[in-house]
Amino acid sequence: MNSSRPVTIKDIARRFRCSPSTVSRALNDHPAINEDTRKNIQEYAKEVGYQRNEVSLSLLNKKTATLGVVVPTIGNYYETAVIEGLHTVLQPLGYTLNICVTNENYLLEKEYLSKLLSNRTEGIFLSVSQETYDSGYYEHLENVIQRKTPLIFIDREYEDFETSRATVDDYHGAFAAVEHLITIGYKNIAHLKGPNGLTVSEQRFKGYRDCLKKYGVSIREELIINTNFQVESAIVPTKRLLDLDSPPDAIFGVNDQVAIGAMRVILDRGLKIPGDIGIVGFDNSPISAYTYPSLTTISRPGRKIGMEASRLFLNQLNGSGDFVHENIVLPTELIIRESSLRIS
Amino acid sequence: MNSSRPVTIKDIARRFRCSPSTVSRALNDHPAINEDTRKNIQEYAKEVGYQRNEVSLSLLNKKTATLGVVVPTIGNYYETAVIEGLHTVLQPLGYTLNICVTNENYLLEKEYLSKLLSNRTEGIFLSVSQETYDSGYYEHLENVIQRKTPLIFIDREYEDFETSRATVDDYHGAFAAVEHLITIGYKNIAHLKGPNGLTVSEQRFKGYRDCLKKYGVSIREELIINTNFQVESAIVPTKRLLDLDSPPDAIFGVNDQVAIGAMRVILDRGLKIPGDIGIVGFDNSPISAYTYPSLTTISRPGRKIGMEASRLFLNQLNGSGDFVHENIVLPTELIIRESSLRIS
DNA sequence: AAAATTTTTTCAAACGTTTGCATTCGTTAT
DNA sequence: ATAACGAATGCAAACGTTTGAAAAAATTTT
Repeated sequence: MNSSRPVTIKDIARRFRCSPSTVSRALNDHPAINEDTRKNIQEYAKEVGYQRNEVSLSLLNKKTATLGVVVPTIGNYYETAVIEGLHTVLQPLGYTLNICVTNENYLLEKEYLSKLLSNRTEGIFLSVSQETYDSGYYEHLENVIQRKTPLIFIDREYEDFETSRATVDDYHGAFAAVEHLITIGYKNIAHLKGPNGLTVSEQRFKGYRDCLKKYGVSIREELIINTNFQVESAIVPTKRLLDLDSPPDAIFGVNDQVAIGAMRVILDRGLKIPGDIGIVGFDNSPISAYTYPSLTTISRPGRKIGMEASRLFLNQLNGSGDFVHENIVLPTELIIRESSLRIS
Repeated sequence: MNSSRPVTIKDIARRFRCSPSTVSRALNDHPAINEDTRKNIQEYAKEVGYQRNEVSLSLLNKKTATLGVVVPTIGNYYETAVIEGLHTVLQPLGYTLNICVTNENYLLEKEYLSKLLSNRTEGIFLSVSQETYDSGYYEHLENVIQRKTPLIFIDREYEDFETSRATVDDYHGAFAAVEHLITIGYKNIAHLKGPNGLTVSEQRFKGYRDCLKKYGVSIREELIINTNFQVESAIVPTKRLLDLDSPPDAIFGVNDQVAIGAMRVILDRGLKIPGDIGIVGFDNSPISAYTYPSLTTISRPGRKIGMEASRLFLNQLNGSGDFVHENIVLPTELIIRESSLRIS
């Protein structure tokens, strides 16, 4: 029933009592084909809904025009912005993006990479999963390198690979966030940190730490608590912060979600934002401008990252032997809104 | 440089002075292969990083184990939840999901569908784009049907196709939202509607309208204003609502984003939520529980939709001639939170 | 009408893999 | 020594398409 085989060039050839070559050339407007023949064949092809089998072409040309995008999640604004950026550049060039979501899972990531290679994907954009990062296994990446499939790291990266990378300057973004809080006059700045080990988390943490150092503020370990980027994961940590003998007067959240979660807990305690506690997030997600109070945050150019990553890929693809890998780091921007605007 | 051809079975065969058949069988643990031969070949294959060319296999078997997921956007919580649901069921079965984002664009949708067919995708999950819906063109879908590629509609649908569908019961969800507001005691309920023409928008609007009717509340056209689902798109409409001579005392937003935008505008005017104005959203996105005030909303089971859609696909795939298309409609649930909890 | 030329079509190989059937090789039984 | 057998391997075709070179057909020139 559902096994109505798609029409092939051979079918059409049989119908016109000619060779497949003729049909192929007719369909591709080859000049050496008789005008009538061409027209007849094209009409018939359209009529029966002929559609070129790209699989066979891929085999023949060793080109699949497919790129892999392997990301831990697509739930957040940032990732979808990156994908949009990739799409903007690569879709017009005829590439299909194969989006693979690893759910931070090492085995799934490994499987996806293997599959992408088997499917002769022409390039891979990778933001490694949390588990991969934790475990430190990276044989599955060796495989990609060995096959010389262009591999572009996005945000999360291994230090020890010779590849191109496109990352946001998380360090200076975080630094600017904390510096802003200090400038306003906040003294005890807590950090709701991302999961340990991830570049993103650690860079932002470093920015936080170094900024405090620069301003001669001693670091209080109890003001640094982990979250997992999700809004829920900020609830308990924030409560713990507020319950301290000497609670913080400002919180720097590793992203907007976490910052929003923290705000909610703070407001529930009857505290004022930014009066009692100042808040800064990270991402400049669309919602951050419309929370109550609106959220001061660090803008993270996801779309641009996607476009830069595309550029890196294209460079590598067209690159000669003396091609060198690039490491793009895009700047962030401090977006000041209500959640930190205490009159100092 | 980057043209180091992947190792093929033929290469291995040359190396061992045997035929490709032998190598193929050795790699696939065929019983008729000598134990030593098998071991040697397998070891060598691993050493040189041999990876089976799935493209050639696809051609041979006419199976690609690839499914297309064509959606207007992946920016919202709901869509990613759907994708997660699809993934949950289909990934373990060996399917690769090819996620295509149309950005509500007809031409892009058409191109993607054509490409998916050309690539011999074995099934397509489709949520049609706004433009497609508006224009009413659907030849690109005829093509899919003609080729008997299983096509499952998600949420947005054409009425006139013989296909399976998985949708959320938007109508009754909206109805319940408005009924809740009425029960609480709100009298003038506005609706920030989605874009005209989309099933999702229209169903929710109908639910809103019919609920008002049922309770004998006359519909005031000026209380119904369009948005585009984005948070920003709620700002101006909400201001317009508040500026009315007889402003509403409750707003039903077509989704959480819009509701959140509305809340922001209302709070900026110094009005109280839910005291002066009650708000209900739609989606139960993670953030909705943590806004201030937290948002009463309608939960929309995205993950479940994805899983149901997968089931529909599998049914159709394994179905016999007497297979009939299913039309799954999943129920919603009213999640009552602060934004509507006025003491009546 | 034959030769030269141009136009149009066909042939065959290639891409990488699998698989039914045939073949080869060594071993055992007669 | 030869037949019979089993184990291991090779052959060839197939999937659908493109493409250089060869062939055939149609047209023009002599």
